[in-house]
Amino acid sequence: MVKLAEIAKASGFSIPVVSRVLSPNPNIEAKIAPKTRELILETAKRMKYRPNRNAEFLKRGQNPVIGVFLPHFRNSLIADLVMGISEAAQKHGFPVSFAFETSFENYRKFIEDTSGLRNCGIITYPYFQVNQEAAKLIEGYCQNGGKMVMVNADKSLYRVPHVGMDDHCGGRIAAEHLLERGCEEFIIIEGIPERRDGFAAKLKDAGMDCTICPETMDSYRIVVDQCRKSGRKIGIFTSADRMAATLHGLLLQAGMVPGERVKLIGYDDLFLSRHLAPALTTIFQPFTEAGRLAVNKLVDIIYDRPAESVALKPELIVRKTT
Amino acid sequence: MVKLAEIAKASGFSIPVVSRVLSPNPNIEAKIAPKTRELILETAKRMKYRPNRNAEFLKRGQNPVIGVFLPHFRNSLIADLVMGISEAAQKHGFPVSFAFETSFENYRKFIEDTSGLRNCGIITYPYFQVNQEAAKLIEGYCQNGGKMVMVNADKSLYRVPHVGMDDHCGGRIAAEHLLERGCEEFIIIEGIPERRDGFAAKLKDAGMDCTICPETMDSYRIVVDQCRKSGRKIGIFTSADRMAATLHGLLLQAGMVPGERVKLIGYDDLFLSRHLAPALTTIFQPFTEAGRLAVNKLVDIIYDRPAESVALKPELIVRKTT
DNA sequence: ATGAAAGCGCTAACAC
DNA sequence: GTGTTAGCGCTTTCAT
Repeated sequence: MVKLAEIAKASGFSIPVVSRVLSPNPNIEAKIAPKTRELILETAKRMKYRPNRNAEFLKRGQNPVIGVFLPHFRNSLIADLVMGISEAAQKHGFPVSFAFETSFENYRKFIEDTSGLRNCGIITYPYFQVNQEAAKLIEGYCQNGGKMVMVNADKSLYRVPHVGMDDHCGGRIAAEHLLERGCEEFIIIEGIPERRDGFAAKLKDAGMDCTICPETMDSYRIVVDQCRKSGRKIGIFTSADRMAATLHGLLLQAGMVPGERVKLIGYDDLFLSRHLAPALTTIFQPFTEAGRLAVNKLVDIIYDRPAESVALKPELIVRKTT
Repeated sequence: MVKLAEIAKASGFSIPVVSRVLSPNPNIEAKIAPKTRELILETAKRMKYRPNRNAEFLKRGQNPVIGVFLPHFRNSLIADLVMGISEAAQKHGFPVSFAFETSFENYRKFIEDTSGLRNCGIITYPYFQVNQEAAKLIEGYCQNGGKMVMVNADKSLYRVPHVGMDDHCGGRIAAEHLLERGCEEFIIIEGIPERRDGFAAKLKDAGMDCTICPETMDSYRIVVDQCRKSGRKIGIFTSADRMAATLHGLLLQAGMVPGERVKLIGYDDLFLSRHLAPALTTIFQPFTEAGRLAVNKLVDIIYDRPAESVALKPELIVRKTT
């Protein structure tokens, strides 16, 4: 590991000058001669300098660790997020500390721990309903100098850079695809309001109506019955692969193969979805990319650079059930 | 964050003495008065001291980071592992750096990077076939003072503490369950030799035979045909839920509901398996626990304490397909 | 058995 | 614009 002292020696300047050039902290960039800066930057690159976050943050009285709070699900979405976050964090030279929890109580604990540990920043994906109390906790953390970016959460109650998914778009994509497949009747098993609304809106644009069912065991039976009775092409959209998988089996048991007259489309592209027979058409959410972006934004914030919110577009994966 | 200086003050001793007591490094434990040690230990506990790994390892010229190499799969197994590792690492005060890769080439790169970064230890789950060359790489890393524990890998070629799964036992559990259910004919779609062997061995003990099929699309058709033709109770064991899910759908399409005459049991308990209809009976592997154990062992090794290998027992999850 | 002092790599305050 | 100096929390000689 090459260190500042070696670059200082190689470039002929003192350690602090090198530090000022190479330190990502922008508020002290002003007072360096352009040529000096250029030379140092170049030698650093040539010698493959990587900052020692350890020493950097020891000095700052902080931990060079990105804390991450994710819902405790053992599915592909979480795996994707973990991969994206890990990849980007590694690239920036930050290690990570993951907590997997789902309740607000544990969220509060996470925030407290992270404050005590003086982690340099956090990425959180609160799965619970973010209410006034939660919003206050978040605001408090940030007002005390805490750095934070949110993933996939309701963002109306607080002001924190956010990386989310465009659920409304996902719903529209699903409707569009089912329309293309020539469906004449539509059903949605709901779960996430925005997806439902996107789905319904797109159908409405096409002059179509749709049956909305809540996520209950009853709904599955009702949907299967409706499919059996109707002779028309039916398009079913479930707002999670979990539900699609269940319906997939139920339809087969009722003698209907998804993809023939009855079309079925899920959401999430879970690991097993492609292995169903027939394989499930679904909407993929780019959570790996979301994880990368979240880290990039957090690092920006840590070094006092501005960061903006984004919403990522989901993507249709066409397989056999449509 | 309470630091050594505060404990020193509170206990009336100097910082180095406190350090010697509290530092987990065992080779300097000798020269402290028992009463002193006790007093310091107690005050540390009372004041909730947590070591600053940052400062500790800055001094040691290392990074207080556990590197983790995991196969790049977005399934529940990986999620479980990540959760277990994260939980235990957090408990020990170590942050983590995950890499998700599958090839030996990337494994080599990971080992090189981790050496350059001076991470204090690594946990690796090599998914590729570990050959002589890979074994040499591993031995080399360890001989240079690298600390490492292996997860779920072939462990014949090198000497590194290992946390694995008892696949043979998993196969036996599956056979046992199918026998209990009264199956008279048995099929296995193989994938992992130990699981196959455990399955076959248990059946043999019971005086039963079994058809062994490789994992190909052809196998699925052959199995379905055999099920259709036979009038007897059939037990099918696939060595991964992935295959079970496919067969599940194929059986349904052929008019056979898994769980009735034809019994089906998978392996891994993936997230979606419980959501199939009928829900899949499967073998759960305790990867969260494996992750925790791997970290505990690694921390032992980092502080020069001995660590032993273990193999964890998988567990039957009975649902509807048997 | 205990303490004083130095130093890990870096940043920040202050001089020049 | 650049260099000197001190110090983050801890471990490790080296004295005593």
